[in-house]
Amino acid sequence: MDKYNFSEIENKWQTRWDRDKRFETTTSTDKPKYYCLEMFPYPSGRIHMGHVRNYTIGDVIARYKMMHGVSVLHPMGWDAFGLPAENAAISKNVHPDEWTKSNIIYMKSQLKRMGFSYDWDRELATCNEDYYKWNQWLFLKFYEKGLAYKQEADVNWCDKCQTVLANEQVDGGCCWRCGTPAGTKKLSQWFFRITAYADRLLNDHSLLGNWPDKVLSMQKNWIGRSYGCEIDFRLASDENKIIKVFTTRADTIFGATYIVLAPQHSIVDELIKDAEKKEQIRQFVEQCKVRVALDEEVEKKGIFTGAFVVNPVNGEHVPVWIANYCLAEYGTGAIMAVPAHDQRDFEFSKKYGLPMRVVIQPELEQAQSSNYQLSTINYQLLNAYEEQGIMLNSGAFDGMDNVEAKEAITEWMEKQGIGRKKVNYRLRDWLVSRQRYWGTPIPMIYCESCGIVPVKEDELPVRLPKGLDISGGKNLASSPEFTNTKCPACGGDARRETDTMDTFVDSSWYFARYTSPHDDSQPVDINLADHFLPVDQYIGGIEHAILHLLYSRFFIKVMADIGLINHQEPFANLLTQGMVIKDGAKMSKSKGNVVDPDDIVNKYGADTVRIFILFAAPPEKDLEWSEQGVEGAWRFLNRVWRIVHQHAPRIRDMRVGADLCVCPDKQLAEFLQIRNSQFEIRDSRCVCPDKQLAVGRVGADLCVCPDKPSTPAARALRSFTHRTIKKATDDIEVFHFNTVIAACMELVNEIYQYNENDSAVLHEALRNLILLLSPFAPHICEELWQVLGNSTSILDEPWPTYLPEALHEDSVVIVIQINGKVRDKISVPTGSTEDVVKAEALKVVSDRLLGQEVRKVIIVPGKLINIVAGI
RNA sequence: GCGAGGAUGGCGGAGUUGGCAGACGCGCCAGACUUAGGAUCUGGUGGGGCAACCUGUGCGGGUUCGAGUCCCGCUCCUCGCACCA
Repeated sequence: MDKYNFSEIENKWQTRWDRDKRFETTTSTDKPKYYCLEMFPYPSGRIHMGHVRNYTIGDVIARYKMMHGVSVLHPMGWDAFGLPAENAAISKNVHPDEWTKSNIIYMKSQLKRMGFSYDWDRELATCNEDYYKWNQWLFLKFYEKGLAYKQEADVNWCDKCQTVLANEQVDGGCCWRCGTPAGTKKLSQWFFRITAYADRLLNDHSLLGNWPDKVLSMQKNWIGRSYGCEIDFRLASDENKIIKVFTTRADTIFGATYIVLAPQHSIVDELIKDAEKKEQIRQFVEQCKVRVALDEEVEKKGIFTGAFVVNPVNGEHVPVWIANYCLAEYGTGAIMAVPAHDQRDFEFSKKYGLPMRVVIQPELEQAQSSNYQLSTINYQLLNAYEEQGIMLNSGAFDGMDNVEAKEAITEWMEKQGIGRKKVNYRLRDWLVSRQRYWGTPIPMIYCESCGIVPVKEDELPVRLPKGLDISGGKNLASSPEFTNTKCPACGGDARRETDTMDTFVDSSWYFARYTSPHDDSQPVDINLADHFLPVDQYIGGIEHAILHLLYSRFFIKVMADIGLINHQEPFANLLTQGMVIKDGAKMSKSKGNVVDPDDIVNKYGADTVRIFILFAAPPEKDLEWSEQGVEGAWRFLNRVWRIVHQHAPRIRDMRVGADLCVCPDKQLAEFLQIRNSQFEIRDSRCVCPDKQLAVGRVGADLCVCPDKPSTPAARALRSFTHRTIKKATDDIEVFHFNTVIAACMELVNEIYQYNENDSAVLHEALRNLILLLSPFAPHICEELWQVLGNSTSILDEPWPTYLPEALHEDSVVIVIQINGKVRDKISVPTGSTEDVVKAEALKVVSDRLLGQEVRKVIIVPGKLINIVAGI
């Protein structure tokens, strides 16, 4: 027997798959389709274990589906724009384009070495102009629809990356890419109006039943829809001046004892222009604008403006404060403070000695258990009372339940014209401008006389100039050749927008482009997109729970609205795989715990790596890297290799399928010495009515069928084989790959234990083992498939099915419990009646029951009997 | 604080509608084969006890003939959001 030479085998089959275009997508519409997609990588230089894990999971799913005869779309490409290319360009003195392309070449070779089943004809790279041209085209459509707009705003700024960041890209106050604390800058920038889709993004969660709850809840949280009320507070000094506040607690308005403005609120300047402590206030406002990127809770600070507003429900004059705990970017940037019923206001009031008024009190029975203490004359609050209760100090609403009062007060205010229902979102518009070179140029032109003018569609793409010097963070703005242009409207001198697009724009629709990657007349061919979308299974890291996955959902909805696509959601099912951990921490260069996939593939081969990664943990959990675990996977494949070779000589000539069991010139009489009466002789062929069952040996004197195992041991192995098929199929369907591999390991162990020679049963066991294992370790399985005497590719074989009748076992072990504790076991013939089981069980444990009364007997058929006994 | 998920041997992890806890693998122990074994094959391996047996799935209660699984109350861990009014 040859040694398991993984490198020879893997090379051989990768070449053959390539040569035979095994993974080319068929677009025939008569077959069901399956779109399996893994998040495409940034071409950083080399793939890492996280990629290997991500893509191995996807490959198993794709290959599994291929074995069901489904038309599988399984593409791969490159998220190729981005800052690292610029940094490399500066430090290594290569152009970002060159650097990126050479990285792609190497990483592609790494992916090929892993044996992944990609349709490389559909490969795309977002930095190619035949891709980013359509980014620009889509940008123009967004602009036409009013979904792309330019606005001056306080935007997040990363000093290190020298560019702005979207809200989603600020992680704990820091830049998502480099971790530098983000500041803010007032800049005029391009935004996508994702807020216009907030409701749809939220409501369509109902279409995402197979997304992890965690991701849905993160998105829900991020969108942050809340139903409330906008209320007008007029200045006491000038009733034409209104400060609007947003509240979800309209029921507490009679308890509003002051209002708070965010330091950035636009009315501040006007409000304090005559204030005594104007300078002091100005200083305070400036202080607040300094962002603190810290985890700690920020101390609440505020200052009185000297102004008063009128509480519209009771006419009270209440003071206007400016405080750091009121956010400018949420709601109206102003709140009404109800210290008795809001913990934040409570803390602030206590600090500054502001009055409180209780307007909701717990019902009596609740009062004792709450932290609300009420005496007859004075009340004392230890904390704000935020629970439900009964209204008081609220005029006509006294005595009402506060939940009803919320509704009633809102309606009343609407009638009075002093307030109205309002829905607010935490979600902000998506800032898409980037002050970087290596990205898609935004196709806009600024003209002195015409203003902002979009580039004409037929002028696309606006090409990135290649030979630009980008040292020192220089970008397109430093290139007069790029910047200077003519106005498409008036033909006069004009200049181009020099910002490029956020790279998340690129990745927001690439999955749609894969369905028609070479179409040069449109971003997507609607027929092909309709056929293949949505992605049936998307696989990637949870770090994109909000960013990429929210943006993509937004994009597909816009594309649907434009009429490019007929789908509302891009990804029907989502699997978020866990991280690859080593020594308790995520693999990273800075921690020095990185394992290079190349090293492991060189040492053990791709199949071993795949098996280890899939076996060590279920896909969604973190995976602890273990060299010993890799050894275990290696040993397992060697075990498979040996057992197949050991039995191959005897079963190699066997074939499944009746017409292969041909009777040559041999006498029929001899052929009829068949163990199995199911075989018939037809046209000198030995035919089994059930093709699945027939296993024949060409020209041999014996034609056998595993359906009639010769001995109990053979029968047991056959049953085990079919139970393994069942278990493996059930588990792979729900992506429990680790237990599928465990089941295959058990089958291997079982075959090793089997020491008789029923060739048909062995053939069936080995054949199915190889089929079941093939999506996981495809190269060795192809090879062993040949060793078993097949000349076809295993990819042409259907996924095996089990025969229910083959699951049958002659006897079954029944556990005997007494009072719920296992005391003995008996083996009874399968299908024994409860009476028989009960009698047998009572006999076996009779000693233990001496002097006890049997009170009850519970029987779980085929499993267990529990005897409840006592004195 | 809010939201989501989790806690099972020395380790990674299995455990269907409640029904033998610890599948499978790693590690460890022993045996066989061998000049040799860090190869391979076989057996053993939660803890305690010579044993019968006792005990055991983060903690405390409960439901049940029976709970890792269901219910109530906690603790701790991970992740996300975090003054969102």
